[in-house]
Amino acid sequence: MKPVSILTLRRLSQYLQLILDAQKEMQEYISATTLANATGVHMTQVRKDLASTGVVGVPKRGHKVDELALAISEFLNWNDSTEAFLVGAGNLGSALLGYRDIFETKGMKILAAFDNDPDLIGTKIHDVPVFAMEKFSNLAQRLHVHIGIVTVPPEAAQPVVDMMLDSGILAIWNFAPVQLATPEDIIVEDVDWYASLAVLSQRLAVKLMKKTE
Amino acid sequence: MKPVSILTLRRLSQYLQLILDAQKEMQEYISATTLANATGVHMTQVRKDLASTGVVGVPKRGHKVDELALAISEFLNWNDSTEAFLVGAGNLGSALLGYRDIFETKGMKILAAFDNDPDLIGTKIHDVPVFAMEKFSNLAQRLHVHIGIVTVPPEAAQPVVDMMLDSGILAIWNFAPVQLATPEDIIVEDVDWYASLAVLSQRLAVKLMKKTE
DNA sequence: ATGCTATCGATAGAAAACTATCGAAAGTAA
DNA sequence: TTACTTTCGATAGTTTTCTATCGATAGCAT
Repeated sequence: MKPVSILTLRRLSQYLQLILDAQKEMQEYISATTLANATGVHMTQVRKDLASTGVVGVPKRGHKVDELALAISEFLNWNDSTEAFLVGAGNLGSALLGYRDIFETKGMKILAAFDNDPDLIGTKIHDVPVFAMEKFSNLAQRLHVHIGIVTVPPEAAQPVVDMMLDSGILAIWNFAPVQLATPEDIIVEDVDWYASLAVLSQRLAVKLMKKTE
Repeated sequence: MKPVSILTLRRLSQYLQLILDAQKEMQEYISATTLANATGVHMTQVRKDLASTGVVGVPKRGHKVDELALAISEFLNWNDSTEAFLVGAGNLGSALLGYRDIFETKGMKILAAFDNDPDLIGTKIHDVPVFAMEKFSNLAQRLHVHIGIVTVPPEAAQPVVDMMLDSGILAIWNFAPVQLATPEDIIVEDVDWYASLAVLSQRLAVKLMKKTE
């Protein structure tokens, strides 16, 4: 199994979303062409992406919806459950905890949240208990938690991450807008709103410029 | 000025973050090498990215921090203010509104939020007034708002976007996990958490697999 | 001065990502 | 049956993105 590019992984997630929709509508087959039209990705690209999961389709029909959904889920490891802890139970952290059920269908189970606000500690947010930061290390090691979700303010992020790594965390899902310093073998996935905004603003600026020309 | 890739735009935003940090620490110069080491991007790549903004550096020193910050900001159009409306004032919407000050430094001014929850209408969230959905169209047209931020549940997203486009919105910042159908000339920037999670899970799975081998 | 180092910017080369084309298979229609 | 269409999967080719190399320049140390 050869390693697959980040872009392919992102697209697979996109396809899966559409495939699950098709599944809800009781469709039996779905073709690469359909996925291509819906996403704007070239159809040969869709075929290559799907091929990397090992699925095979049938000519003239496409892929069996159920099989395809399963194959992509398996490939993304969304059928095994991986435990996660979230640090930073503010606005953004709470918003994320609101998605806990969906995350669970995607293989990530958020077991607990951590914060240092005394008003939050001991409460539950969207059914997830909030603990004091000091409890993180002990609990993470005992429960073999592998994923740390970072939703703290930027200045707090690096210390939190250092603490996470000391506690055996292997992968970081980082929502704080900072460049984290981590060892090479640690997986860091950034959700960078500013980068996203950068693309939006620049594209919009170019578009408006063309208009006035 | 030739068009620049999405990846370059995202990286520029990343560099800018580091450059602003350097600015706070009163550094006068910053080199492509420094940015490369901090971000993990190859240094020649950093040079190319910076070159697309038109900046020139000086050998042995690098780039003037102030000039570079300005050049990137200009390039991303973060010095002109663009007005935005946000639809969906739930958890995620509120979290986003909490960032309004920072977004404003990045050229996006969130003027108002919209929702159809009667309990929210008329209130302010992080100083941003919340209006009824029906008011969107009229206000957007009167105030020449160009950006629509979508933080509604997935099933509500498409109708909201259709309404936005009817109201003259040109660019959509979409936080809902659905594939939006829009005309070609509309700019859509998706913040796709599931895609991000897909990358994280798959990478982690591969890593753990290698370990047990 | 002279040599050394860090950096820049340009060019060329390598790698990755994407697109086009083609034969084969499965269904559909005449 | 035979022709036609849709789709698949594979291969080849193109484009884009990334990386390596090189000469030139500014500062620093001797």
